[in-house]
Amino acid sequence: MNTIELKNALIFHSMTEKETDEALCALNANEKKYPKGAAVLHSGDTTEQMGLVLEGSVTIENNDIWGNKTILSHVGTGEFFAETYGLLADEPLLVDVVTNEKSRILFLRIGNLRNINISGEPWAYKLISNLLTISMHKNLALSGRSFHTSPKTIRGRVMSYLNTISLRTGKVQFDIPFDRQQMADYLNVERTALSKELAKMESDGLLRFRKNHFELLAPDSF
Amino acid sequence: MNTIELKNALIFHSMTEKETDEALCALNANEKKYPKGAAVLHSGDTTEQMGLVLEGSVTIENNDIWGNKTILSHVGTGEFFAETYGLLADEPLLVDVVTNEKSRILFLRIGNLRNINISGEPWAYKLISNLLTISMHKNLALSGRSFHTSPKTIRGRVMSYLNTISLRTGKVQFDIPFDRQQMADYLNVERTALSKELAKMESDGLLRFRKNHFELLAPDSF
DNA sequence: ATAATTATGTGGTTATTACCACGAACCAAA
DNA sequence: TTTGGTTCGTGGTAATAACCACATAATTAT
Repeated sequence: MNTIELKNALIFHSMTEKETDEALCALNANEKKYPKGAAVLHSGDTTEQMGLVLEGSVTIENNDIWGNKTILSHVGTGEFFAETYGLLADEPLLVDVVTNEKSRILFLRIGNLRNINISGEPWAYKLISNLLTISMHKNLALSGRSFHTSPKTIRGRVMSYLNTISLRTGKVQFDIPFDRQQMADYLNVERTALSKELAKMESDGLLRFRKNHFELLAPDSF
Repeated sequence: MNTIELKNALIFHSMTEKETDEALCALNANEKKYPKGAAVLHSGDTTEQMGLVLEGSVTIENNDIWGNKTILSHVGTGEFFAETYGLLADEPLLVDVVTNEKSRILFLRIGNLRNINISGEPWAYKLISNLLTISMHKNLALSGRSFHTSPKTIRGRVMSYLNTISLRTGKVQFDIPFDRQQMADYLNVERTALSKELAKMESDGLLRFRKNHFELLAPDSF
């Protein structure tokens, strides 16, 4: 088994090679090869395994009853997917996982982390701890976006988003990691509408900006 | 220390009283009392502690630079908050936590779960495992909502949401756990607009419904 | 059963945004 | 500096949803 690429995977962070091997063994690691366009996981199914892309890439997509397809994300080499469904093994998948190209996937039964008999192992604690960190970061990212997209107006979303960045950096002047299109996508609005609203906000004295650099202007408070 | 109420807390699920006590000790459990309206945590700060409401309740809110206040959630007796910030101790809080009434909060240094020296303890594994389950459930809920609110039209949101329920239940006919107002809030749309759109969808032959009971009508496909 | 209350639906209006077309600014490569 | 490509901003229009007022239905209390 090829464990060389695995060293870099986030789930195995700070684990020795020996620990990683023990983990792979205890989680019944098994590798599968798929041709391009193959279905790796079907929506509606349940699984105790998560997938780690050793080679190639997969797409996470949603296909609804009326025939609409939505691409949710793209998982590249070294990244993983379905860790949530694997651990909460009774939750049915709401997505399909399909290969974009010829791919090799390593499946890990992370459901096994529930077994008490492995709970004393150092690798088990490290692994579950890594998973927790990953999950919580994801959580933070998701709640953030949810918060920024809940205002119904573009202005509200922009204010919510920029205020958060300001809090994180501790400054009123900062660069954001998005260009206009990405910022619009993140806030779930249309790009040109966002440009217009930003211009308005500037003329209303709420902020100043140039490209991805922003300065928030607090209201005169005295 | 009053550990009786703690038995029911999700974080201590399936832990013996002895284990719970060990955990409380290792996590430097400390109780604080607050009057009504007191600030428990400030946005911008970092913390290694999570909070467990032993008595009373707190509000999680956001206050932005322009003076807008948004209530994010309400945490009642027996529930907890800031577990994400406590564990990812370098992430600054994006929210304020304020008591709604006279309250007693138990603080737990879950950042301590990072220390290797406790990693062999059975209680530590159980606790971190509980946290992981909680975090992943939250994750699933958040990604679901994010997905359902990403379409720009009400119809798109409704279809996304109902299709998911159909997947979860494995049926095309089901009850949803929301009334109209709650459904509208969840999909981040206005209630009456939702009612109108549902009526249109019914007349377009996409579905049938009465109150919170829905039946999805798949397009004739042959 | 009746009244009171709450939940849901409909019409009409207004505000907001998506969408399209286009031009200007910016950037990189030749 | 010219060219080609990308990003960004603006005007105009159509689509959509928010908002308000009110009617009807369903539920609960008396």
